Amino acid sequence: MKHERDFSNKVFGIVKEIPKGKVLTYKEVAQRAGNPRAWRAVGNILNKNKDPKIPCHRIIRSDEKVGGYNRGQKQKIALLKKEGVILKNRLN
DNA sequence: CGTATGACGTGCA
DNA sequence: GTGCACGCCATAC
Repeated sequence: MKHERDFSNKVFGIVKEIPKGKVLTYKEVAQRAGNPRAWRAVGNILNKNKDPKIPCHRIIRSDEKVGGYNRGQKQKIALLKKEGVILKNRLN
């Protein structure tokens, strides 16, 4: 079989399935991807693979912090805020 | 192939 | 409650 990069591939699929108004933590995504210890890689993959088809802005930290975003943390906060997601970094 | 990085997490002071 | 340091995995160079 080819090197399908199961991890990144799975991560993208999971993130794409995230419904509006719902957010997952990096750790949650990593666990669903099959590697609960790879939350580090999750952020890394999304960072280098900024795909507009992927609502990566719905991925937040376990501390309920907004985390980061390729287009700017501010943009990420705005999107989540519009979806009704509470962020610890920013009060709604 | 080996080293360094990074959108993190948890522990401890 | 806040801040600092270490550990962790996958990817990029």
